[in-house]
Order: sequence, then structure tokens, then C-alpha cells
Amino acid sequence: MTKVAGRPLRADARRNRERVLNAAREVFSREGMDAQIDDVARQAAVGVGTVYRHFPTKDALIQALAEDSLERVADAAQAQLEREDCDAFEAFAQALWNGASIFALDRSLCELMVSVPGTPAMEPTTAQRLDTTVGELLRRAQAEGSARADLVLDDVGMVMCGIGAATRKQHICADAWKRHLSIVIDGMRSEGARAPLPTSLCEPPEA
Amino acid sequence: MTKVAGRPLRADARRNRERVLNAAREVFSREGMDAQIDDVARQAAVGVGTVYRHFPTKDALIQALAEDSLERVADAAQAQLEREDCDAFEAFAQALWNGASIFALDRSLCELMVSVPGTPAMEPTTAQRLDTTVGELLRRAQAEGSARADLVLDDVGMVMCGIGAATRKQHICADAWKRHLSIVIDGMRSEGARAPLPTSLCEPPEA
Amino acid sequence: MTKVAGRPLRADARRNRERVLNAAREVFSREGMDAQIDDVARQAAVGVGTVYRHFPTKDALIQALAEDSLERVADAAQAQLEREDCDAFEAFAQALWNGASIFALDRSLCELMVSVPGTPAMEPTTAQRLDTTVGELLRRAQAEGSARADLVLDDVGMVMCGIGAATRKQHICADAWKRHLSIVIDGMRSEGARAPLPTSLCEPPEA
Amino acid sequence: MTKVAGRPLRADARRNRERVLNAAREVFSREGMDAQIDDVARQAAVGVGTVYRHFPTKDALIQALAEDSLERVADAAQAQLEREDCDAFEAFAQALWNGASIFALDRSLCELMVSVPGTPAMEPTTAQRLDTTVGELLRRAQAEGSARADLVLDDVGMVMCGIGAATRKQHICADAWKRHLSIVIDGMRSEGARAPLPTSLCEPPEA
DNA sequence: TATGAATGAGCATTCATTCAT
DNA sequence: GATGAATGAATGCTCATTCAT
Repeated sequence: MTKVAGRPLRADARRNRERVLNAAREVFSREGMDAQIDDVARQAAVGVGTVYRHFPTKDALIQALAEDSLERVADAAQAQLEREDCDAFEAFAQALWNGASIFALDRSLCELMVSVPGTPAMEPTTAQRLDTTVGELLRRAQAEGSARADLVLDDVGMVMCGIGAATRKQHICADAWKRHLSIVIDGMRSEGARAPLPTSLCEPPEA
Repeated sequence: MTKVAGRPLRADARRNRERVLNAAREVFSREGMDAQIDDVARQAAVGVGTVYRHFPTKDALIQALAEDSLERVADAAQAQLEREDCDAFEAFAQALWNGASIFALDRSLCELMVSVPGTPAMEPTTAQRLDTTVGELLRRAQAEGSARADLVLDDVGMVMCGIGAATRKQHICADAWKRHLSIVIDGMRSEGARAPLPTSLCEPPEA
Repeated sequence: MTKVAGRPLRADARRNRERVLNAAREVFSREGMDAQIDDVARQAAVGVGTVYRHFPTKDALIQALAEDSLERVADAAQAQLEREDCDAFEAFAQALWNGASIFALDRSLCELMVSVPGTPAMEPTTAQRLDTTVGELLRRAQAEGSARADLVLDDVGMVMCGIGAATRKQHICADAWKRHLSIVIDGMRSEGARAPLPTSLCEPPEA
Repeated sequence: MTKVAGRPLRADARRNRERVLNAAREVFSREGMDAQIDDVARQAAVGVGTVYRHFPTKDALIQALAEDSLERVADAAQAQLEREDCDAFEAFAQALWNGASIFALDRSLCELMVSVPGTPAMEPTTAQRLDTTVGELLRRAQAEGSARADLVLDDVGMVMCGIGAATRKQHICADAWKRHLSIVIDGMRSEGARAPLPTSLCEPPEA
């Protein structure tokens, strides 16, 4: 998505937009979502003004970055919808693997998923496309009987958040997410023993 | 100066410390980890100076809050170590359930786990106690043969992060974590089909 | 007006508020309405934060300054309402003289009248009081027959603006306003020859 | 580089210069003197670069605009010098009427007179011509005995400033200046009762 | 000791001006 | 010449922390 409306950007403008976006990804990855715009500009080797020409607001930049990254996740998921060489669960699982691997390589995306609380942090359109796509993959896997019937879309979100949060902690091995995801995916299959919900949980503290 | 060692705090000082801590929990829950100290003070109905008397730094306050909350998680885990009325996996699983339920009720703790990136966000001692305890529960469950052999402590962290992150999103049902945890716990059992790791993952974008 | 609501400010706070207001008056006088808040702070020998503690916004500071200055104008006008030792026109004229002399000594007030376009630049209450007061003085002078019947309140505003604008031009003699005001006041009397409105005026330029 | 001397501008360049000047007049009228150059350019439907080609600086543009507008005022005044069908006071007064009517229709000129503090805001040549012309009209009226002997050129400036400032306030009736000017002109006549200067004025505040 | 006023480095954003296309 | 993208100094405002009362 390089230009929503209007004539396409001049060549140099498009190049700069890309530079800024990449710089933002790098800086936010390194320093978290509250890195300064000046640093992004420095990293992109442009003036602050240029950043603001392309993204009117820090938030807008963040959204654009999220959008840009999620697009790749959504594309990867959509590709699984077309596969016919495997059963539905495998397609669903592969979408998770693909998504997670994008997350694991893009710390700024993790920051986003995880540190922007109220909102899904993603601009509606792409996020919706992603939801729709993964939702359909899940539906098929459940129809096929291979995915647990009680599984819902939010479960996918939670795994990704877990992986995203872990990715941000340096002390966790960079590959830890792979083992973790395989565990969760196993839990998502319909076969296999199911533990009942526990009988007692911790009580809230007496204010 | 929190009076780490030395005679116990005067009664009113201890009361103030508690007030501040509770206020911080509430404010951070409501507004995220970058709420202002002034707001904490207002909520606690004390002056900012008083907050700083008890916690020399915003970070110190956050750490203390984490400590305070994690203590309950660690206690709950430790209690499972003593149980003899159930097998090791069940004890391990129950520790997860207890921990998660504390998380789910304490949004500020979730914020902490999730939004403080570099550090484990927890002051060493309690975090270590928690690690040791859950590690032992896990070891026993693996020795018993009921937990997957490739499971490690970080997996527990990742689930908790996922649950924590989800807790912060209003649009996710407040009970979603229960279903999610039961899925993950199922994945942690040793029996059941295991999917092989996928053969191909998404490539990093060509910078 | 030192504290609209709530308990009175601490002694030092009140002193600082005054310092800031005086500094603002001086700086705005010297550099016009778009002087920087940092300069006001420096002039007041306080930190910027202090300025912002007392006035949440640059505009708020400006309004407060206007309010503060206009109060003296309004007071001076009101004093003329009580006089019984002179006829109504003299009281009205004296109010103009008093007002103008305050303006002429307070360049920041002139800036305000003159450079804040849309609004009267004055916080409602005091401005209204001023309007009401001067309006009544004018009404009496007209009732008495000594002021032109076609005179309205806006005429007073225009003279003051003229005097205010002139005060800001260094090349104009500091006392010029006195002669000017006496001319205008003479024009306001009902006796004396009256010129008819001119028959032709300049046309607007053909866009 | 405005091509101060040298061959006349090419036809299209002259046209652009005019477009920019008109756009500036409109934009400054609408948004005051601190409208942005970008807005002027947009209004003129040219790029910023073009604005800067004709006027090296924002200030230069403003000066040129003032020059352009004042020229009409100066011309109108000059025309009164040649009249022989009326007495000197009438010619002087008519010059005021003409000038004021140009002001009242050109908000950007008002902004200029009123909001550019230090400088007379007018480029020397035209302003000087205006001063000379009106000065002569005034001299004649005083020689004739029909204008007050104590009247000076600055008085004319002050009335115009008053009218200019009023023009910028929306809440003042668009025709208010006419009544006001007739009052002031009456004050400028030599006949009629004269009030003495007041005996006491407001004191400056005790810093 | 508690209070809350003061501090000022830090940060997002604007806008006159320059310069590559 | 015209265009509009790039530049970066300037500026209003915030908020963790200190310190006088």
C-alpha cells in the first residue's frame, strides 16, 4: 500500500517513504514503541520534516508500519486458503507457522501487538482481512473434524501475543517460539486426551 | 528509601506504602504502564513526595508492584509442590491455572509482563523463587512421563504473556484465557499426536 | 483575580504567579504576542514548568494577562460612574482618558487588543463589565445631550485600537495619543459643525 | 529575485506574480498575517517554489502586498491634491474617506498596518509618497484655517489603525468605520468647542 | 514527615526556506 | 522556469524528579 488515493508518488518520494518505514521498523525494534521520531529520521538519513511529510503523526507512522507488516502476515495466510495439497488442519497450522515466523523476525510488529493496549493496533482493513482469512482456515479445520471444536480466533491472537512478547525479551532464546508453537498447535488438535477445567482457581485479593 | 533492612516501618508509613501500591495497581491497570506518578499520588490521596519517599523512582515503584503481585503467584505455585493428592502433571497444571487466574485479574501485572521489554520486570528474588518452583513442578511432571519432554520453563512464560496481552485488550472476552489455557495445557501432555515442525517458513523481507 | 475557585494559593505560589504575569507583560511588550514561553520563564526566573503550572496554555497566559490589565481599565471606568462633581460627558471623557493612559503604558495590552483578531481577546467577564460600564457612561452623556446621538460603544473600541496600534510603533512619539484622543473626544461632542458623509468612496479593486 | 531593475518580466512571469499577490491578499485576509506560504501557493495554484521565485522571503511578499495596496491609497490621496472644486479641508477629508474605504475592503492591509509592529510595514517609497501627499493636504487645510492647528500626520495613522483593527473583528458591523470616521473628522475641524486636556490620568501600576 | 510547587531535559510537531527533478 | 519534496531550527508542552514550606 504505497498510496491510497491520488496520483502515485514521485519516484524519490516513494523511495523516501520506504526508507522511513524501514528505519522506523529498525528503530522501534531496537528501542521499543516510544523511540523518538528524530531517531527514526536519523536512521533513515532524512530530516524530521520528511518523516512528517509522509506520516502526519507518530501514531500514523506506527499504524502504517503495522499495516505494512501485517500485510505480509495476511498474504501468507491467504496463500494457505488456496492450497489443495493438504488437509485443512495442516493449512491452518501452516498459516500459524508462517505468521509466527514473521512476528519472530519483526520485533517492531511484536511491540505493536503487545504494547498498544486498547486497539488491535492494526488499521482495520488489513487486520480484518487477516481475521477473515484465518477464521476461514479455522472453520475448515473444524469442519474437517481435525481442530478442536472450542477453538476460536482469539486463541490465535493469544499465541501470537505470547510469541510476540517472548521475542522482545532478550534472555529468551531466539528459537524458543518454534517449540512453543508446536506445543500449542498440538493442543489445538481434536484428538488426544482433554483435561477438564480445574475445580478451583485463585481468588482475587481482598482489595 | 524503602527501609530494606532495619527496624520495620512505622505503622502509618507502612499504611502509606500500601496505599501507594494499591493506587499504583489501579492506575496502571486503568491507564497502562506510562500513567503518571502524579495520578498514582492523586489516587492514593497523598502528595507526590510521599510516593517518592517510599519508592525512589518510577521504576522502583513498578518493580515493587511486580514483586508484590508475583509473590502471590509464587505462593500459589509453591503450594502445589506440597500436594500429594494428585499426580505431578496435575499439580503443574494447577499451578498454571492459579497463576493465570491471578494474571487475569490483575491488569497491571499483565502490563508489566508484557510491556517492560528488556527485563523480566520482576525483582530477582521472587521471580527466581517462582522459576525454581515451577521448574521443579515441571521436572516432576516430566519425570513422571506425563509432560512432554521438550517442554521448558520459557513455554510457561509465553503462555502467560499471551494471556496477559489478551487481558489488556477490551475486545477480548474476559474469560477467553480459560479456554486458551486448557488448549495449551493439552498440548503440553506427552501423549497425543505430535506434528512435525513445518518444512518451510516465511523468509525475512529483503531489507 | 488570583484564584478563581478552591483554597487560596500557597504564598510562594501566589508570588510566582505574579512574577510570571509580570514577566509575560514585559516580554510580550518587548517582543510581541508571539514571544516564546521559554523567554517568559527566563524573564520570570522560573522554569517553564512553573509557567505551565499556573497557566495551562500559552493562550491561557495571554488571556490571564488581558484579564489582569483590563481589570484596571474597568475599575477606572467604574469609578467615573460614581462621580457627581461633573457632568456626564466629562465623566465619559475622563473614562476614555484613563483607559487610554493605561493602554499607552501597557504595550502588551495594546498587542492584545490589536493582534488577536477574531475575539475581543478579553475573557468575557471583565470585558463585559467594561462594556457595561462604558456603555452606561455613554448613555448618560447622550441623555444629557452633550454626546453625539450617533455615537456607539464600538467607537470607543476603535479609538482605543488606534491608540494601541500607535503605541506599538516606535517611530510615533510616546505622547501622540494624548493629542489624538483630545481630537476624537471633541468629535464626540454634540455641538459643533457636522460634515455630511462624503458622496463617493473608493471602489473595491476589480479582483 | 523580483527583477527590481532590468527588462520587464516575461508575460507569464508577470501573470504569476499577480496570481501570487492576489492569493496572498486573500489568504492573509482570511487567516491573518501568519498564514503559511504553502497556503498562499495552494490558493494561487502554483508551487511554493514559484512564490519564492517572485518574493525571496515571506516578509518580502508581505511588503510587496502592502506596497501594492498602499499604492491605491496614495493615488487616491494624490488625486485630491489636484482638485480645485472644493476647499482644502474637504479635500483632506475626502482623502481620509477614500483611504479608509480602501482599508475597510482589504483586510490584509489592515492586518498589515496593525500587526506588523516595529516597522511602518510599508516599503519606503510608496509610504513616503503617501505621507508627503497627505501631509500637504493637511498643511493646506491648516493654512486655510479649517483644520485644527495641532493636528499632525500621526493622527491620520491612528484613525486608520483604529479602523483597520475594527475591520478585523467580526463582531463589529462592517460599516461601523463610516460613523467613526465622520466623528473623528469632526474632531479635526478647527471650529467648535475644545475640551482642555484632563488634569489627572491613571498612574502606571507599581511594578 | 508530608505536601505539592518548581524544575528543565525531553519530545512531537510546524513551517520558512532550499534544491533536486 | 515551475514544481513540490526535503530540510531542520524553532516551539509549545509533558512529566519524572527535587526541594522549599
